[in-house]
Amino acid sequence: MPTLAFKLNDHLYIRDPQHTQLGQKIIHSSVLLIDRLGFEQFTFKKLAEEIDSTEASIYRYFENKHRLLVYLIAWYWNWMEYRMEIFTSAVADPKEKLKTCLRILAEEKKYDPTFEFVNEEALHRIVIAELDKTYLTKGVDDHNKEGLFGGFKSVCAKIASLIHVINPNYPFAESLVSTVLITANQQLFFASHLPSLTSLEANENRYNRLYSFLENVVFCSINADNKYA
Amino acid sequence: MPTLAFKLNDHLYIRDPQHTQLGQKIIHSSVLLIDRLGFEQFTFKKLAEEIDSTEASIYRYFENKHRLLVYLIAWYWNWMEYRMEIFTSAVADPKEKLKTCLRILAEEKKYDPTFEFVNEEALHRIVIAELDKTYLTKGVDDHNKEGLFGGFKSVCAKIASLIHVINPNYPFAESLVSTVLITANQQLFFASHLPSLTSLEANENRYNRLYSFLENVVFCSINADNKYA
DNA sequence: CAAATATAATAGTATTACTATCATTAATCG
DNA sequence: CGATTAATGATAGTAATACTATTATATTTG
Repeated sequence: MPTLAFKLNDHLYIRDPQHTQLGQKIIHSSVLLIDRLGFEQFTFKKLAEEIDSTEASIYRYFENKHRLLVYLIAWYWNWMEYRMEIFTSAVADPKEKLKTCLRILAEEKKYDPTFEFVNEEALHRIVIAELDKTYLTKGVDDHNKEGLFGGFKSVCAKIASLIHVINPNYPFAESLVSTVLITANQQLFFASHLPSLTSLEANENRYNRLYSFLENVVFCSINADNKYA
Repeated sequence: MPTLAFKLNDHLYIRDPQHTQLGQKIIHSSVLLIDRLGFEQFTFKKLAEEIDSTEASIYRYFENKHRLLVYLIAWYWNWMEYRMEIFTSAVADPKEKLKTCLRILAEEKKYDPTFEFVNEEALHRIVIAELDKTYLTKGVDDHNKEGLFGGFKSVCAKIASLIHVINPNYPFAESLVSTVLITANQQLFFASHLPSLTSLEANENRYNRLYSFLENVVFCSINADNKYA
């Protein structure tokens, strides 16, 4: 099976890293390095050393390290959407589709051999720890206009549209979905680092518990049979 | 009426800024400056210029700019808790108490003259834009041990305990509360910058809509009468 | 008033986030 | 196949940042 590549927004990179060897090394190693050091401590210099290249060469692929982060996280949401599509395509009932999406969102992330040079496990930890940093900047509005957040917005819109089908009268579909997409990762972070902020435990069962929590929140909220809907 | 001061965790600062003139200037102006520049562009040098002091002097109050941010945000959550206590103390019904807390969380923040040197409006924008940066660091575990996140955790625990009273069988109280505390600010950010991610609009009514959304999510979820609770 | 303490003034350092230049290697194409 | 073009490497340099250190000068306190 050939390695698939996502078509990501042009503005995320200067040269498409998926199509060259150096580009793939940049993606592959930056995921591991950001995971290891955290985004703050991560620098292009350290990355260059890691892949036996130079800062200048990396700058030919990405304008700066923030764009690289945005790129990786956009990749992640594309991957999520791709998985959601695969696993919901055979499902007819929108409620079941929605559950499948939540299941994919909440499940433990494992290496997906479809995408050779990306370690999805490490990438998921990056999303957990750094997602908010992609849009919490003074440049959001410009970045948004460039379409840098397309991946996340697309997942959000797809799931929200399922909710609109299930209950056309529920007035907070977009808010509910963005809340759930973000809290899914946040709760896992809390389970590892700030346990008093979560009802999940830091054990193997946390992915199932997380799913239950998300299902509960979503289906209770959109359920037309209660006075709040 | 005398100016009140919160007793914040010792580790947040080197010298308590609430008790000296320079300290108060640091708090006052850092709120305005971080709001204006964003935390990334904010530096102690710029702050020093603003208040006609020096970098070195500011470093005698705060170990670094990250601690200053954590301090300001801890102050915010202390203030939230203080307001929640004031407005719930006369209320007996835990459901009503919970609603009051959500109302305070969601309401538009205005300058509170009880605290002379803090502009709560600007501080709220800082919380909206920078809250996550306080704990999304490689140092979380150490910072947590030092108690730097006490303010937020305390608000979370208080509200969660209300939920435990209302429905002792609801198994996700802490997760639900941390989700709601964080999403309240996030949804306001989305309304201003990423409108497709929210069901709120960027108009004056957004605080009421936000409240409705939060009330809906919380009360639907903890409602014992549905199959998910 | 003396002693202690807080602040200001100034200087200095390692690191970061780039930009620029030019040589070298690899890919492509007539 | 050789020539052109493009990609990469090597090296250098810069302004800004996030501090630390030192000394002088105010200010407060006992």
